[in-house]
Amino acid sequence: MTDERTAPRRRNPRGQGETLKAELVEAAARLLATLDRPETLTLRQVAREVGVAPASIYSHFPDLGALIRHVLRLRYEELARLMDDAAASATGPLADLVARCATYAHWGVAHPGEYGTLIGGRMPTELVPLTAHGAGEELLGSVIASLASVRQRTARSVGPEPSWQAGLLLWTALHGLVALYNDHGNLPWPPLNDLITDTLSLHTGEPAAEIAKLVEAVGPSSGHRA
Amino acid sequence: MTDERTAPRRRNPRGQGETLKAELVEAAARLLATLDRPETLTLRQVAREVGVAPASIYSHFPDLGALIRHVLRLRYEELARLMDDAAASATGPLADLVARCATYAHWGVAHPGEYGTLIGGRMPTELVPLTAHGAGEELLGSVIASLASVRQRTARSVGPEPSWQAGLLLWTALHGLVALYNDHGNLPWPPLNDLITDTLSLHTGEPAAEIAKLVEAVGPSSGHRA
DNA sequence: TGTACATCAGTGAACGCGCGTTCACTGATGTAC
DNA sequence: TGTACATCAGTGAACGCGCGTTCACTGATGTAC
Repeated sequence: MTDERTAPRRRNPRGQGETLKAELVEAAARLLATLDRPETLTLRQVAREVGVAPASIYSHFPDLGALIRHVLRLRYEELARLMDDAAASATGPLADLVARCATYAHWGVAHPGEYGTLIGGRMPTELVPLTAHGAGEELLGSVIASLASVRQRTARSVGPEPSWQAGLLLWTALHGLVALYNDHGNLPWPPLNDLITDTLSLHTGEPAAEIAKLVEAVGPSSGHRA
Repeated sequence: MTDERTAPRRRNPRGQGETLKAELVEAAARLLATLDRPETLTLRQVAREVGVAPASIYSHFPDLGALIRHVLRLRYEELARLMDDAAASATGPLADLVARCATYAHWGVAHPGEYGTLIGGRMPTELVPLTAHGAGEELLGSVIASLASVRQRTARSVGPEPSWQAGLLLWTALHGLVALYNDHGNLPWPPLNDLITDTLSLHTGEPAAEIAKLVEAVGPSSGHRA
């Protein structure tokens, strides 16, 4: 993939020092999304991918950790925006919750490397401290609020836990789903949407049939894996 | 910890070549349990921990992967046995299920490094293929059976999913709980037993109060983290 | 009882590799006079 | 229009490190005669 036999790269003209910076971000993002083990990404790999000397990176980032944090921040914001966008067209509290959760799970399964890095705590802490990006807590906030809204509306008592705990449990359920789905591909997984539907039905007390329709509306194409 | 200033180690006497092998397993197990990132364990670290030349390991294992697989197999069997033992003294299907699940979650939280390695897919696949140990599937089998037994007994319809899917969902919920609990220690976590209780209540349809008693009987001491 | 020999358990030095980081440098492009 | 100079964007070689793996070896212990 990186076996470019091209002539040694031409330097950017004077005013355009930012060009390489953008290329570095792009290359690091591509590698983080592509590598089997994104946590092993090295500075020299990024330099090779761009076709530049390893030392060149230091002109734009203090070290590899800064570059990775930059990329992860972008991915995190992308996920948050996708969830908000999906929820924006929801017609009620339940649709809002389903939109957020289904988007979360689909993104996690579509981006296993980034998901494990962002949420799964796979990056070495010295490179990417937990507080570098939201690491899920802000997403969790929106899910908690949305779930509380559903439970309040229906007055259906699924359980007596406070909103915080109920939201946390829903998040952990979704995370476990995505994490095992990504890491244990050898299991005979049912369609992802079925699992999302059942999980949301359990945690809201709403009938699965109703939720299934909303889930399909969010990500209709997701069936069996491979 | 490994700063032993002792004299260079004495070789084992003739018949006892297995002594070093045991020490290697012990040291690797200790390091896997102790390291912040067990997946970065190296052959030379193990050799240093034992106080032996790196090359000595090759007399007992073909490579580091074989040693690690050996240790992980032991940990996996230990967990399976703990779950079976806990279930052995259960007085009914629900107690059986609670015993298995609570033991699983407590073990995962007590052994974050090994849990992430065994179940969380943290080890490089070329060192530890998913099929090397059960990787959770056998544990999953016992949970599926136990859950099916509970749901059949009470004839309470929690949902229409088949046993396989219901068991899988319970497992993913427990895994998400353990994984996030371990990786996101900065969150204000409720007591672990409360989360286990609520999860089991959701997935069985049994009242939380009844389950809470059973959970406390399995692991009474587990309160807030730290 | 003595001695030559085999085996066992592990050593120590060396190899080539990829890594992060440093440092003096280069060479094209713009700017001042 | 010409030329000296500054700056920008990145280079290339080198460093020391820890790693997995190899290979000939060592030195104590047992065994055969």
